[in-house]
Amino acid sequence: MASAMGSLHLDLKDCGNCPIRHRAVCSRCEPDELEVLEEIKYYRSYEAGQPILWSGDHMEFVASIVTGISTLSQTMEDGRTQMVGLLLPSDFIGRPGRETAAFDVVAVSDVTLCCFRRRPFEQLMTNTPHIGQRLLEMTLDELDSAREWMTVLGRKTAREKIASLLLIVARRDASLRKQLPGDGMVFDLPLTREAMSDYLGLTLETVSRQISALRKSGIIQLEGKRRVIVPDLQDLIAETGDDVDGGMII
Amino acid sequence: MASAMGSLHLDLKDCGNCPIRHRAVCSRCEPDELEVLEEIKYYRSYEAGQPILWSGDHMEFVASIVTGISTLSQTMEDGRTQMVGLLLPSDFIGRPGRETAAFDVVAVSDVTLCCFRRRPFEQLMTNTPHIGQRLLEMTLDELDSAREWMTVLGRKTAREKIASLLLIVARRDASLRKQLPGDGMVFDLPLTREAMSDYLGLTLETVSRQISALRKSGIIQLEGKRRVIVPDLQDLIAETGDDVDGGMII
DNA sequence: GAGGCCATTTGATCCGTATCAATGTCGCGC
DNA sequence: GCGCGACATTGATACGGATCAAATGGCCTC
Repeated sequence: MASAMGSLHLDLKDCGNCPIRHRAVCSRCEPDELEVLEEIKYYRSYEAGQPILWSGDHMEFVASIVTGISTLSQTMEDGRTQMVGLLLPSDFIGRPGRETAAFDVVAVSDVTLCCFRRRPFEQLMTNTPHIGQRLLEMTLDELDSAREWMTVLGRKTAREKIASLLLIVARRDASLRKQLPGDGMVFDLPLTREAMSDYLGLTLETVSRQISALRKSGIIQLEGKRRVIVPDLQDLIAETGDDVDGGMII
Repeated sequence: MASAMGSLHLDLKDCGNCPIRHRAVCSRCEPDELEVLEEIKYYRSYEAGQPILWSGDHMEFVASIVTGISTLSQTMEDGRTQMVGLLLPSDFIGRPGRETAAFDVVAVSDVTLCCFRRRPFEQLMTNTPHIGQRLLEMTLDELDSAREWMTVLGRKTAREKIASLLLIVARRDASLRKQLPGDGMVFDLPLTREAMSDYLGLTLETVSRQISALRKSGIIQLEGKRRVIVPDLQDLIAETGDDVDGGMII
């Protein structure tokens, strides 16, 4: 069904050349290519809760998230919604070669995007092949992640789903997490219970119950509603149902 | 985690130059590029039920399916399995730049692959940018499909899931379907009930029951266990829960 | 501090799908 | 033709998560 929008994880590094870190797009760029990127970029800001794109929207840009968190989701006619991606800083929004968005993008926290006008960006891509290569690598990684998430949605229990989500947040959002002595960790949940339920294909009540259950089992502790303390990460990993050997830790 | 293998839908056309139809990879190739492709390709055959790749396997090739059907799936420690992709003729297996397979690939029917040795193929990609561009387009399409499937897995009822799968098979496997007068269609299911359940995140019993239910409702008819007759495709579409307006028909 | 709003938790019950088990059907080799 | 095995259907029951409903807690405004 058509069209048009992906989130690509950009392995950004501060390149020292520019206020935003779009170095990954151009990590192998010559200085003059960097200048071209510089020329076609601009910024956009969105407040928490604000929609960034609706499915079907015309997109005149591709973008990289500088700060904040957004969700990528799909809503059925009757209102059932499924989150299909969680966009963190350095993730990529948009798709070269397509004009319309295929999913809804919503800012969960305040978000700043570094946008590149689509046409010039596509032009740049054809002129500098390694940008396309980098995008291909990132897209293939995203595809693997999406497929792994299918297993979560299709085969895991509610408890395993929650553990999997907590682990993803713990691993991906380096800025919000803090290592504890031993194999523990503290981090803040960027999502409401409802957003978590949209991600996991559950109801918000079930999410709440399972978080309580994990707390009662001593797997996690809560400080307020959003801060999660994991005394021993291995215990949480054990709850995901995943193969422990194959799993990369943090 | 991580790594390594994607299925990319190749829009193959018989190019008249070669017994297998790898034209899509090279639809914009110059004749001499075609010759290079010709040099690095070879064939492999697999019998129905045979594994093509196991997750973690070293892959020395990328390939395009010439004939037959394969599945892409993931199995948890305890045996729960989730199919994450259905590979039909013209689909692409493998991933340039990665050495190991991330998912299991199994031949459902007898399968013939047209393989390209990975290194030379990657070399070719860097020399002829439009091959990479084509792969990027295909991968982005696959990513969209994967995300749409997440909604099926996370939010649809068993009946809606079955209808969605039937529709996908009806739409994708042109070789096996036959248009009926009016808005009807006949096609053969390439999958066992168990494979369908793996795809849909259900049990095989539930699959069987829901197919029976659709039959009793008159949405579909069965001829034997595998041949499906859909008197009116619109009726089936109505069962998917999808937005009818947005749906492309066939 | 009172009141209101929103996110979250908790409780009671219902329903859809899983599970366990038996039966049916088709194709194939002997 | 018979029996076997693979695949599929159907039935009875259990259980996990959804649904409907109410209570709690934090935070903000007035």
